This record gives sequence, C-alpha cells and structure tokens, in this order.
Amino acid sequence: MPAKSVQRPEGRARLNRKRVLQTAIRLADEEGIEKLSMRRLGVGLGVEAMSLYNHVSNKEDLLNGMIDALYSEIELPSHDDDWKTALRKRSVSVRDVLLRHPWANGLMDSGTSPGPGTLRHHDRVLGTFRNGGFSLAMTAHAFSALDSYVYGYAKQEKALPFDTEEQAAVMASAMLAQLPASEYPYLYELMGKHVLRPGYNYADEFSFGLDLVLDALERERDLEGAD
Amino acid sequence: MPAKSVQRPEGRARLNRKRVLQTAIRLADEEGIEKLSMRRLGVGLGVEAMSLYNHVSNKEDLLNGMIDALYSEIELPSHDDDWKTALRKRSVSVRDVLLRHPWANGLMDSGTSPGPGTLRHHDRVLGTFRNGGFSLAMTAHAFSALDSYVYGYAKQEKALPFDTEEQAAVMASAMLAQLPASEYPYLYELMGKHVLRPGYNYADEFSFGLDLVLDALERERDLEGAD
DNA sequence: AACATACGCTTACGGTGTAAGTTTATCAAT
DNA sequence: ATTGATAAACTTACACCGTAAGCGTATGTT
Repeated sequence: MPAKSVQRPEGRARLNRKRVLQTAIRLADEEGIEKLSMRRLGVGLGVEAMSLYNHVSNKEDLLNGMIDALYSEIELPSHDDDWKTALRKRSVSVRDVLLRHPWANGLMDSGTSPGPGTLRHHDRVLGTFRNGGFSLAMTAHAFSALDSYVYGYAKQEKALPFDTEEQAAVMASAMLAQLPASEYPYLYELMGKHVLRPGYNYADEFSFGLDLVLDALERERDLEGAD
Repeated sequence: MPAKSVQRPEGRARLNRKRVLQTAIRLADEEGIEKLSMRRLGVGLGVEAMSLYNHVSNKEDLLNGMIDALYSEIELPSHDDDWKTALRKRSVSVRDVLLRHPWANGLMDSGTSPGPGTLRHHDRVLGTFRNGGFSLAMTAHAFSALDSYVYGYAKQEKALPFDTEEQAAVMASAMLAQLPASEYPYLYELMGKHVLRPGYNYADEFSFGLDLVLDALERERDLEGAD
C-alpha cells in the first residue's frame, strides 16, 4: 500500500501557494473581492486561516500573487502575427481577462514590484513593438499609450452603472426622467438619442479606441527615422 | 450676545456633510485610504464614529461622496479655448487631481450612480466635443477613448514601483542586476538603455499619449461627414 | 414654555488581519 | 526502522473594523 496516499485518507491534498492563489481567484470571482477574507479562503480550502500564512506572507502578498497569476491568463502577443494584429489580440485578451475577473483592475495600482508572470507579459509586448520597427524611445511611448488605453477602458467599462443593453436603456430612461435637461443638456442628448437607440452597447467602444491608438502609433513609427 | 456662538464655546462647529467629506479627503491624502476608518475620521473631526452616520449613510456613501467632491476639483473644459485645447487642459487637470489624491482612482470603478459633480463634469466634456464639430456618435466614441486613456494613464503611473527619476534609476539597476537578461531581453534593453538615461521621467509619457489620442480624434472627426 | 426633531453619544456584535505559541505531519540521514 | 530536523497546520488572542440599537441632549418651531 502506497504510504503517501494513506497518510491523508480524507482531507484534501497538501496546501501549496498555487492552490491558495487559484482558490482565492475563484472565490473573488464568485463572491466578490470584498468577501475574500483569510478565514473564508481557509474554509474554501478546508483549512484554518492561519495555515495560509505558510504559503503567503500576508494578505497583500496574496492579492499580488493573484494579480500575477492573472497575467498568465492573458494571451501573449504571437510571434506569427504582424505587430498590430498581435497587440490587438493581446489587448482584447487583457480586456477579456478583466471582464472575467472584475476585481483585478482595482488591485493593479498597488505600486508593488511585479511578479514573473507580469514581467514576462510586459517583455513580450515590448518585444513586439521593437520587432515591429519601433525605436526604443518610441516603444516606451507606445507601450505606455496602449496599456493606458486598454486598462483605462476596462476601468471605465466597470464603472458604468449598467452592463447589458437592457440595463443601459433602463438607466438612460431613469436619468432622462430625473435629471434636469437644462442642467445637463449634452448628457441628456447622449442618453436620449444615442444610448436609447436599439443596439447600443458600450462594449463596442473598445474596438474604436483600440484601433484609434494602434493606427496612431503606426503613424508615429513611420514619422520617425529608423532606430 | 449672539446666541449661536455662545452655544458651542469650545467644541468645533456643528458637523455637516461637507466638513465630513473634506476631512475624509484630507485624511486619505495624508495617511492613505486604507487608514481611513470611521473611527479615525471621527477623531479627525473631534467626534465619535457613530455621529458621522448622521451625515453619511454608510462608508460606501462616504467614499462616493469623496469621489464626487474630487470631480469638482477638476478644471472644466473652457468655453473660450478650441475643443482640443480645452480638453487637453481638462485632461491635464484630471491627472493632476489623481496625482494629488492617489487613492481616488481605485474608488472610481465602483459602478455606483454618479453624483452631481461627476455629471456636471461629463456634461461639459460631451458639450466640448459636440461644439467642436463631432457628431453625436463620434462624441460617444471620443469620450470613451479619451477618458479611457487619461484614467488609464493615471493608473499605470501609480502602479509603477518608482516615482522620481532617482527611484527609477535605483529600480532599473536592481532589475538589471536581478533579472536574467536571457528571459526578459526587452525589459533589459528598456531598463538599461532608456530608463537609466539621465533625464528619464515616466511622467513625460502622458503628453505623448494625450496628443496621440486628441490628434487621432480630430482625424476621425474630419473623416466623417457632418452630423 | 413646550414640544418635535436633529444630532451626538454609548454600548455591543460579528467580522477582519495577523502575532505568538503549540502540535502534528513529512522528509533525510542513520 | 528510528531518530531528529523541518515544514506546515492548528489554537488562542489582540487590536481594529463597520454599523445596529437605543439614549440623552441641543436646536429650532410653535
């Protein structure tokens, strides 16, 4: 009889950092990040809260680890596509991940030093610009501009008080009914003539801005001399 | 003898929502948002924690109120400037406010319905696009793209593990020393040949991206027919 | 002067992150 | 297989959190 399996006949496998992080991510997705406490995470893993501290140095470390794990979920820019296609796909993937894990965006401005998944991701994005003919200085510009847009969009999308087209319509109607048109004429116009149009979906704005930025970056690259 | 002044010879003036919000903003600036508790805010106002609930319905309401108050700190787009200048100044002002109150960015994705300061601000931005010759649909695109960039940039800036040029140099040197160059070649290049250059300052990237977006939006406006 | 209301206070409860110390499980070397 | 070392899970405890409930007093109105 194998000794290793007999030792833990009932309880789950031994804890490790990966299981802790993955369960934490799942709990944050299912119940919201504000409900994720060390005690609840312990319950989710069949373990006491303090046991987690053997694999995570404190809650901040836990949250940073969750973020770094998410970076590995993002599709890296492909070597096979041209730079614009590769970065477009990557940017869509970033947004998808942030939609799947809406709590993540707010944790990414902690100013702590990045983990290996984060570094790998950034390295590949930088490389895609460089191999796409961007000078080093222009790569720095482009990296900042593109990611500012992508993460900023995800943030705006989450901040909206509606998700679906129906909710948007309800919200817009409520605002039209309650807000004084004289005070907010342009919001009034936007709600009445744009948001309430059938087929309106804020999510469509992502592509517009993404192409706007990518095309503008291409022009900047071409205006520069070679590296 | 004026009755009103004699009633409170020692204690501070009576509490009101505005004083609560302003003190909360000051405390968040000085000690960090994570240190802002109802009890500490009470101390800062010379009052017990529970007294705050007469002016704020709960902590979430407090935080939303703080955000809305900050929107009034942002310089509204001027009617006198052309649209691009007006929105450029406004965008710079947004970034300034978010630098002054670094905790605010993370609170703005709560998905709650916006306060009057927020609505006023958005209305004026929309109006600037409309009066600048943007169609309604293009205004919606432009609003989303511009604010995604501006708020996203502020977020990226805060997420960086360094603030000043010196800190950036220290950080870059540390990364060069610790990271395997073979694994992160492009990060390596960026740190060694760009960040470590004298005069490097990430803050300079803001203007590049801002002009990139504004110029690209102008193009899009011109490509469209009239509204 | 009397009342109604608004507001500040006290107390209490269930929750949080985590420091400190103890017990148990695992693995390496004999 | 036994021992000893190490890693990891547990128990207890503490200071702090948001806020519900209820009380007393100050304020403003009649």
